Amino acid sequence: MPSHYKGTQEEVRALKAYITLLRSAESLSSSLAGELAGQRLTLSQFGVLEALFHLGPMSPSALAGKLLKSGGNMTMVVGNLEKRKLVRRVRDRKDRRTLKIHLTAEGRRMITEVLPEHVQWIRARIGVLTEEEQENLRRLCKKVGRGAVS
Amino acid sequence: MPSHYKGTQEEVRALKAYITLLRSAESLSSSLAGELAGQRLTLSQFGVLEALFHLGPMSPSALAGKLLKSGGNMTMVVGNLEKRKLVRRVRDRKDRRTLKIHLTAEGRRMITEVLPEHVQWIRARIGVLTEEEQENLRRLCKKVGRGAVS
DNA sequence: GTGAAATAATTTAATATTGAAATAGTTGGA
DNA sequence: TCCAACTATTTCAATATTAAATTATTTCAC
Repeated sequence: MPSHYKGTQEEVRALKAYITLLRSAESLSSSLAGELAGQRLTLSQFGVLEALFHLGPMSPSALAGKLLKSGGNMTMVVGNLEKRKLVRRVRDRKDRRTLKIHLTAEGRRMITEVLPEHVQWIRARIGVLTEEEQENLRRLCKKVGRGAVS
Repeated sequence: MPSHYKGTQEEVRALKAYITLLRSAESLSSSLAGELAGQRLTLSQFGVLEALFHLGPMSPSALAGKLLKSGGNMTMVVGNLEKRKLVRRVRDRKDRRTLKIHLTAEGRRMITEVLPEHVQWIRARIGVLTEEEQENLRRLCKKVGRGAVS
């Protein structure tokens, strides 16, 4: 976040774009986290419930892949969801190393309750951009994000 | 991260923009975190050193304001930097409630060593966009970020 | 001046996060 | 068959993060 860096015009332009990108993402996720706090859900917990809801039961490692988090992290997040009986760990009969995480009825109720509100919330926030701007933003972010696995 | 949500076209467009924004920011910061790991610095620690370097000594609460983090968090991050003697807590004579966090000589050496590399790294990552795209990205992110304090 | 309210920092408890080490289970080749 | 290599998950240690409670100090109204 070198917001006061003295450098060439090119450097300053890149830094400004970089900082603004990170700040806007942070702003969005922290507002969303605030919304979810009402349900006593963290963003990570929400991510897990949402993935299970849309993609069906899956293993911790599959969840970690989807959400770009470590395996150890999934153990913790799933554990906290399990404490609240929103998900259930089910051991596979065939390969007893692996688990499938299932939504419980209560977990399904929770995510179906919470999801529409949050879609509306996101729509409202992103809706400050015109249709064309939204697609542009997406294109630019995609381009920047791709350098990732270098 | 409702990447499989079924909804209106408008909702889907907004969600896609939202997800891509968050993912690209995540991708950038996690690569940057990887870079900093070489120096055994976290992103937060880097942020503190950088702020002190460019803006001079300041209080934990001022740092918290700059970096958009909580006060309690600053106690922790500054504490970890102080353990490594990269910063120093200096109690104010006039108002003994407040502190100023100062870079040590070693902290200054560290940030001046690390900063140019990271500017170049950011420039390279953002450099996949043309000059015009960078300014566009910044404009769009700024617009989205502003809805924040609603 | 004194006590109440305000301010700055820290502590605490809970969750998140990672990477590395440990544990448990599977599998394929000698 | 057996064991070495592999895979899935958990545990561990360190750091981050927040919100709420606590401590120390200052300030202000009376």
